[in-house]
Amino acid sequence: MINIPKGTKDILPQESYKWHFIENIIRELSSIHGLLEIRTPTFEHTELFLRGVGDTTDIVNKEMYSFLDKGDRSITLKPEGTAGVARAYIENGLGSLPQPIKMYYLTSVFRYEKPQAGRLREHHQFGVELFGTYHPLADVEIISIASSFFRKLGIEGLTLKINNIGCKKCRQNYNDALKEFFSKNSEDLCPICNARINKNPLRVLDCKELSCKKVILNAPICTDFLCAECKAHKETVEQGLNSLSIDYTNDPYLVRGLDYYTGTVFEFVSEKIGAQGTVCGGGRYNDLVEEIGGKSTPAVGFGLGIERLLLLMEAMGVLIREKETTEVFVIPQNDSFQNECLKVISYLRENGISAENDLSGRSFKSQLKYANKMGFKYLMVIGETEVNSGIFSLKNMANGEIIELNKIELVSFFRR
RNA sequence: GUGGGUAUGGCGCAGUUGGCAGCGCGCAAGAUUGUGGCUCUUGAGGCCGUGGGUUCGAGCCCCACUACUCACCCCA
Repeated sequence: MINIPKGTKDILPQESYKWHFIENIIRELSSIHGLLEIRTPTFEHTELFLRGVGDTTDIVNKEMYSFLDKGDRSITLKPEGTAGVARAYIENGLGSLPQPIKMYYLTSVFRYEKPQAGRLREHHQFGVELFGTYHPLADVEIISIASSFFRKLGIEGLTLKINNIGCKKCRQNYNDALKEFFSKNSEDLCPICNARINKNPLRVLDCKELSCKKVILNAPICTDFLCAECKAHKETVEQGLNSLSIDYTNDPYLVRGLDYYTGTVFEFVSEKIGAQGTVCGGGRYNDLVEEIGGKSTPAVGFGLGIERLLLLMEAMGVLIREKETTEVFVIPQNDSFQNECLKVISYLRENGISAENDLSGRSFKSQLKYANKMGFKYLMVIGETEVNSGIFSLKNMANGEIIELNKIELVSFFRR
């Protein structure tokens, strides 16, 4: 027996309808918001993620599926969606189209992690990216897309946490202040945080170690270091959210683990799905495009984990549309009507009606039982009466009612 | 990478002081040959995660390994 690789999941025929449900809502939502789909490759040059996501991040440091291909190129399975989209934006000159460009993607992403509830090695992300404007309205648009997606799915009670970690200029000042503060308190910080003080002091704010948390309580707050421009940006975003009645809480300690974020960052969090509570995360990344070799282009976006979304919907008892079932099951009265039965099925299918028959030589009675278990909506028996009269009796499996129809009426019956 | 838990038919589980491997669901067939669901009968399906040890005898006790799972870290 060869098992499924660690941290991956089969999506089985009996549950794929849940995915279709979500995918349909994603496409509907995207079209309402004027988002076009972008599909980028499953793998990219490793360099893209080193420079894009950042070589001090955990994702790049220890979680990438990287390998040398037969041409000795270092290739990496994408660990997130944004870098590939940014690369495609530059490479295809999307910057010369009318700006901003809004797009969405739905893709597998891969991270070599230790699996646990809500965390897999291959998971699926729905993401939205918006390129080409610094305007805070773009941030509002992105957050409101995520928010209305949850509303459309009937998910309530998520906490939206937002923060502004500042642009290059004000982040430098804040970083300096943090370094100074943490250095003074270094004996109370865990070893990992001590290592982070100089490389990426922002990350210390995210530590869950009790002793660190105590120190963090008194740490300088990034809001106090924002330049006038960032402050104004933050206010406009908040006003936009207010006018859309999107609830949020300011979390000055919200720091995201990908280096490309600048300015606005946000997360939608739930307490209902275990320790991995972040369902959706995103923010601005005004320096990413330039970082990977394009000309300076502002951008904002989010990523949303489909598996966590499903966990959440399950935990909240959110209803998902029933799976599609076949309309008609056709049974020959006996073996001599086998071919007549095939003709009827073919006729139904030609007319767009889903129809099935027994393919394993079951007895008449067993076929009935089978039809019941499979949940087919209607049942039809083909025998002497039908062949001679051209009238078919259709049995409604839910209530036992029998309706008699000719061939033409049969088709219009299902088109009602 | 660091901890805790678990491992017995397709799924969910029981298995007594160590003594013939079971139950429920599901699956398959049948109960006077043109109508399912309820009920009844029958059947298929397991090297008890792997390797060692103790014992006359191990699903059970001991050791190691592996896988799964939850949590830390980090993220969606």
